[in-house]
Amino acid sequence: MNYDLILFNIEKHISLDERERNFFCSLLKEKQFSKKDFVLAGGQLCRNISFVNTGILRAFFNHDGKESTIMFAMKDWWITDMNCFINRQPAMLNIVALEETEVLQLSKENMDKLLLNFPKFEKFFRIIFQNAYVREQLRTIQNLSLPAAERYDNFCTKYERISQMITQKQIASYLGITPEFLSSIRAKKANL
Amino acid sequence: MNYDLILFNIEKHISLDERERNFFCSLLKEKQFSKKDFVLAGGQLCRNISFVNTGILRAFFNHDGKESTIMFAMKDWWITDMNCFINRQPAMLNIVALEETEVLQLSKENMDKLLLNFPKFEKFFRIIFQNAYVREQLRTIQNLSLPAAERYDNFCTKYERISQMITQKQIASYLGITPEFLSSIRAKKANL
DNA sequence: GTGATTTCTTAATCTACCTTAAGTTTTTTG
DNA sequence: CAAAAAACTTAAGGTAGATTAAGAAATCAC
Repeated sequence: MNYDLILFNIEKHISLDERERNFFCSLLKEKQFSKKDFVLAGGQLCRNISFVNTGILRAFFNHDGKESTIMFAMKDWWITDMNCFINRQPAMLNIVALEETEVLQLSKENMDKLLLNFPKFEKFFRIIFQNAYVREQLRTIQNLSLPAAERYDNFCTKYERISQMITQKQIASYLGITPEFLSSIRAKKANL
Repeated sequence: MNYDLILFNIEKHISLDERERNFFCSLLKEKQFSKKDFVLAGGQLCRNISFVNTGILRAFFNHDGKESTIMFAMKDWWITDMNCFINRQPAMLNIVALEETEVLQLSKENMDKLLLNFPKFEKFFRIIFQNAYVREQLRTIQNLSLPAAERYDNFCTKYERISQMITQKQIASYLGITPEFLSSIRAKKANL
């Protein structure tokens, strides 16, 4: 298994010695998901936070058949149903693989163990959550203040690496609009 | 100055000894704001994170005259323009007092000093940001999946303590609707 | 490879919510 | 306390985006 990416991800924020690296890696479980596999199904307990090594995951909320995409996670991103992971609640979110995807999973128990043994990881997660909060707040601002066409532009910038690889239906469900309306937004843009 | 509330807020998550308490409190600066005072004005540097001791603050984003309310902070809440506080950027958000408000401010420099001297505060902020992220994500889910009338109900529950004390215009700008439309939502509810 | 399924597009109709405006009530300010 | 400003309400007309439907294109599954 290749731990290079995840260690690099962490050492952007805190420095580790060999002992810490080894302990951390020993807590990870490698998992492979095929396209359409569920990493997490709504209703079940969410025991893990996942780091994407390769591939793409999508987290979405299902409300009577309609889906709202909460986030996409690509290489080098962390993803989980945070509320349920932390508070040991049944998951609100579903997480599925959009293509062959390899993740490294850290269970809640192992995360607790990690933070207990090496409190310096508190700083790492503090920064991760801090960034996640800032990103999410920025999204709220944009949802409140921008029309769909501009939110779509921002989406394409933010998710540039993958915006070609996911369906418009999925993009629409992230933007909070219907696929039909996204289609018409794109048609207008093309006719300029 | 009364540090009881802020210490209690922290000791919900980590335990402190007398030395830690004293050091932490020595880093705080007390500030008093009258109604309509700006705690932070968009464009200026955001040097502090504020803990509300008494009163109510409102954070909003201004886009060509229109306002989107990002959050209200009441007693026992932390508030800042997180992105700009952390990354030393000019503020996107404005923060104003909605009534006579007393806050305790921790500057970025003092926060860094605190985390350096007492790394256990990393855990505290990790939990604070973790919760903030979860709250913000929940709001995104609701913005995407619920009509305005239900978002209003949720708002009244979440901000029960203050929903009577703030104007409908401010509530509407939090929900992402116009005050006129909120007025009609309320009129319909009253006629049931 | 081919039939089945899903996605995308286009277009007509519909609705949640916006805009404008004018009147009323409440709050603020001197 | 009075005048001014801000907030709230109601209603008419307008628009962004939803819904429905149906055909075309792409993808999936055997």
